[in-house]
Amino acid sequence: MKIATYNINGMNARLPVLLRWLAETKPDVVCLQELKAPQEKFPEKELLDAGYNAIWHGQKSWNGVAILTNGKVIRQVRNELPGDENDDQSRYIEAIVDQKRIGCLYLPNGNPAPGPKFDYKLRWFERLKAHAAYLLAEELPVILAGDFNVIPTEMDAYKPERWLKDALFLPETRAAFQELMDQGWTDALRKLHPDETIYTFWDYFRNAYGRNAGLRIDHFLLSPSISGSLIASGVDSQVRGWEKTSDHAPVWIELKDDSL
DNA sequence: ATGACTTTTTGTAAAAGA
Repeated sequence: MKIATYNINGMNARLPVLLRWLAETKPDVVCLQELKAPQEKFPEKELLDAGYNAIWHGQKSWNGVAILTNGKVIRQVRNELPGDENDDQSRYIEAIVDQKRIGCLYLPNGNPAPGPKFDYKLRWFERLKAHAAYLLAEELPVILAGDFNVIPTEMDAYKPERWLKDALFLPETRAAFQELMDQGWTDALRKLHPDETIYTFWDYFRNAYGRNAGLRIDHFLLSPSISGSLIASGVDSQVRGWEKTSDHAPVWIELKDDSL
């Protein structure tokens, strides 16, 4: 079973790229972030024609998340992160697919830091940690996938010294991510590629992709009950080189099919 | 170090992204 996460940076602007990537790589489940489209502007029909069911939580202009499946039944569990009823940003959606619970998240960027946006990021992180702890106690195996807007270590930025004061790499951000990981989650990309340079985002500026000046900020977290099923993981970085593409590339994992 | 792109909008300049 192949599961992917992709910050699409504009669902409708990116639809041709998305459909080409789906046709070429045929993931079973896809978590999308940054739809940048309201609920009613989601291209449901085009995806159905491509063989994908979808649930989504849109928002005008910004944010927006979705989960797609290649014909599999999706049971939506929630479409927002618990813990703040005044938070109206569409950054979380969760579903059960194939006896697995899948949380698709778009953690706030947090820049400029310090400031209210960074405060919101840290508050959102606290809510995520609380919900992640709750999920670990649930019956089904859990996968948390998405754009975490966290550079976990110096390995994950092409020039980490330039990111020291950035909300993606500040000590508070890295500490929050580490506290989440310490609940028992497995970083699926790092687990199988401990020493590799892995990037999932390249700025549109200054030919960042051509120079491989990237960041690793999109992540897959696996609960203990499913981490043993991980057999492969990677980044479809070639998609970042396509025309009219997102500044992120799709990230994927392959799980051993335990339903045999 | 910055913001050289790119997207969105009761749009045409400003905000956001990372």
